[in-house]
Amino acid sequence: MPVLADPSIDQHGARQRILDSTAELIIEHGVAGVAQRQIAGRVGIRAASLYHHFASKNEIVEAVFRRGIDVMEHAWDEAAERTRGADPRTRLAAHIRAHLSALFDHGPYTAAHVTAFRTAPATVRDAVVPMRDAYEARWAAFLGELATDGELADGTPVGLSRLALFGAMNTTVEWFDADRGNLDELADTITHQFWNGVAA
Amino acid sequence: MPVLADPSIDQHGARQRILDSTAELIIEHGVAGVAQRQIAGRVGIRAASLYHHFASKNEIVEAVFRRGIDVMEHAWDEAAERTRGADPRTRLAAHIRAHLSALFDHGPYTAAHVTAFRTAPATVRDAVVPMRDAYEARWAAFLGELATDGELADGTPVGLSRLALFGAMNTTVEWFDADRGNLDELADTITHQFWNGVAA
DNA sequence: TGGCGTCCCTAACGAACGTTCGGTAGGGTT
DNA sequence: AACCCTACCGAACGTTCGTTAGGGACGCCA
Repeated sequence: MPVLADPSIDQHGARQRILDSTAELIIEHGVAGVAQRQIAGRVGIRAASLYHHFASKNEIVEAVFRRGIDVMEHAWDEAAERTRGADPRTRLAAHIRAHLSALFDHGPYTAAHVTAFRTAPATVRDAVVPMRDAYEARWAAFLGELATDGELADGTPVGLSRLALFGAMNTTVEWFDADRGNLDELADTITHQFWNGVAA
Repeated sequence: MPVLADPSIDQHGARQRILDSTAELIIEHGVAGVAQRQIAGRVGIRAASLYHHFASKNEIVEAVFRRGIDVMEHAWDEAAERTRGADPRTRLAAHIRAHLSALFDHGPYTAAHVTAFRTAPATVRDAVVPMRDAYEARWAAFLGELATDGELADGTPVGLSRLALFGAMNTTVEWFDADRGNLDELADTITHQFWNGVAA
């Protein structure tokens, strides 16, 4: 059972760098707009060498999308644990902030997922959909719980409200600049708008 | 000055059908994922024949995006005229409904725009950005007016709120089925959520 | 020392891409 | 009758695409 320092790091390093570059390029150009020679160029290898790490382009793309969900779920779990037993509004705020963290703080994977998943090849989508549904189910369960606890206004269409919230959060990747803006402020604004609305 | 029945209709008909097919395909696969042979196939002509109507693929794509904005602006104008002098909440509801109408009732152009514009070639984006900004400016002016009239809660970040609303509206194209769902209900839900929030 | 696995290379494949070319069928004008 | 314009075609161009084949350098283990 050999313990190697550099090789094993590089091994994962190459895979990682391939996925990183692919995710960044997907955000910019969409899945179909990314060529493997582009990916390889960013990583610093030749296109053919990608096949040492992945069996096909679709496999790379699928790995990016899966990672995007992984990141979201980890962010969710961390927020859930941190706010266990807290009041509903605090828990909601934590989960919104966690989702935005997944989009901006933990690599380009989640952002690539939410912007490009819909236009990916059907085979890729079908393979990832179950994972994706599992994450959405967490939100659905959480908001459903709030509803049955009487925390939401009567007659609130929980499913539609969740999707509207998702829309508000996910499209931030199109305009929010994490380097210049304040992510906490953004999360507070979205949370407040979802919870209280904008009316005087 | 000859007045021809079929030829002139067909002339515009071909252009129209090219744009229609392109917009539909862009929604599904993104700009880079659409081949001209695919477009031509839907229209019922050969790829080379597209060049009789447009000078390049990018020109077709640009025309689709411009049309998407046209549709939004017409919907805006119609809503503005219809609710002139009405109370703020009624006007807001009308404009939200109008934007959703642009997405679902008036062809695939606006939906293609909001889903694929970001990943389009830079040359196409740059040519369309001014038009796009003009539409957003209408919303910004409207919401700014509401704010100065004291209709919005103090301290409401109007710019961020507008973008969050855009996100909620535009991502409906990813999950809302206009054939099965009720667009009026959807508009009411989004309006209510934006205005009042979901809290009890 | 010799063999093996990892990691990447050059070279090339067929397919698909956007685009160009020359041509043709048919209606309209002169 | 001669001509032109519109709308489209088949064939081909050069380029880029995803992918495959085969090989070389390097470190590890027997």
